[in-house]
Amino acid sequence: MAYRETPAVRMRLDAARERLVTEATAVVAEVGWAGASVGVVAAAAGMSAGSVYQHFASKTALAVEVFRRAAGREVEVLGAVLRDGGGDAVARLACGVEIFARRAFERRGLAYALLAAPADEAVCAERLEFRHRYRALFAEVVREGTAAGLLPPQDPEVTAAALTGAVGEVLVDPLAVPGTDAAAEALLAELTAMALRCAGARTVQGGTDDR
Amino acid sequence: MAYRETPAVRMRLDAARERLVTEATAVVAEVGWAGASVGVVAAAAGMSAGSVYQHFASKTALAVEVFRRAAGREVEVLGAVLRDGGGDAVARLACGVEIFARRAFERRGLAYALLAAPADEAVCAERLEFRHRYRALFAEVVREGTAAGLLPPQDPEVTAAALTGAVGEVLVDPLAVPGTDAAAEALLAELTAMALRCAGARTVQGGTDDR
DNA sequence: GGAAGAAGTGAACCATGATTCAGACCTTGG
DNA sequence: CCAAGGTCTGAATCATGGTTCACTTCTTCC
Repeated sequence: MAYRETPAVRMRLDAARERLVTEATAVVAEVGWAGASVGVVAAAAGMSAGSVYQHFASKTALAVEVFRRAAGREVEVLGAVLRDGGGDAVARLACGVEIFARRAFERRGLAYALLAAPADEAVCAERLEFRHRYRALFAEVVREGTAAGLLPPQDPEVTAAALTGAVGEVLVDPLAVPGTDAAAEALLAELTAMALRCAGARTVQGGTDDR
Repeated sequence: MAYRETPAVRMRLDAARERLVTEATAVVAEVGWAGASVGVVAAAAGMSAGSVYQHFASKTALAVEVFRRAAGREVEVLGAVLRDGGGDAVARLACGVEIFARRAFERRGLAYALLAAPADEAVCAERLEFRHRYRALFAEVVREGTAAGLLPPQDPEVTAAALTGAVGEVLVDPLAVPGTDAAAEALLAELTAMALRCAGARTVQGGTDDR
């Protein structure tokens, strides 16, 4: 007996694992899941392919971790806005959708990877799982909105699923093809308006809007 | 010179190719894209793996054909209803969504494969392409609806994308987990109602619905 | 019936990329 | 400094599954 893991070592290991996840996320955002081979990811993190297995049991496990971290942040943010965003349920819904979309635009590559890029079985399963979480969050505001009489009677789960799918689908194309900032802003406005209609909110957004 | 392709032979070849596509479709509906290896598909069609290459240049080409055929049928049907379904734009939209969903329920496995099952790059690309077609169809009715004053001003492309995503997302879960017929009917009602709201149609479907 | 020329077979071949592992190199406590 | 026990490396190994191909089995036409 002469060696025992010391805090310094633990820290280095943890840092390496962390760097691995971070870099893997960047690689995925850049080239998608298909292009993120163990070799490429390891190189990006400055380690050998073999070392990846020091931190994760398999490539799949790493991919799942990458997905969970990134998607988890979004669920977190969306949940915060939807639950404690201020204003009534309808206002929070609009705000949530807008912020979600804005964040996606700020990290196009990653957003695309999370939402739509071809991925293997395990990542697809995670996607499904996280879509359920988004759905649960949306369902909650919709439920609240109907309870408050702001929204018409409806099955909150269906509307929530629809919102999840709608927002994703509307974003996929613009995320893939850059486009101008102005176009992005216009899209955001249309997107939130659509989301409110989808939940049945009384038309407020028309306002001074002309055309 | 002693052999020339005869009509009978051509027919047999065409039939074999056809059977291959049909059986491959069935296999995909059953076990998904991942499970549909060349060997399995060939066996299902009653031929050897090698013979598959008599009809398709690659497994990918076969997969793409399978997808196009199946998805093409749906585009066809949806387009027919949306364009020439009878009634005003709103009525046709409702009808289109309902029929689309109904058809999906009638072929759960296939619908799931087309909409959401993990697939390789090429099939994902087809999926994208076909989603654009659905979108174009929806955009057309929405455009017509707004022109007729039945729907509020909106970007038809955004609404169309949203409808495409929303319908798909709402269906994915129920398609994966069986459920009762009654539940399916209820879902259909909610789904079409949601679609109309999404496009901003004045609430008609509620009947006794107030506000 | 037989030559010419497909079509059909399925085992061998290959490409890809994840995973392993024997050895090199560090860290630690004594 | 040493022994013990990690960590790290990267080339070799494996697994998977698409693709090829030498060979067999039809078909056609003279």
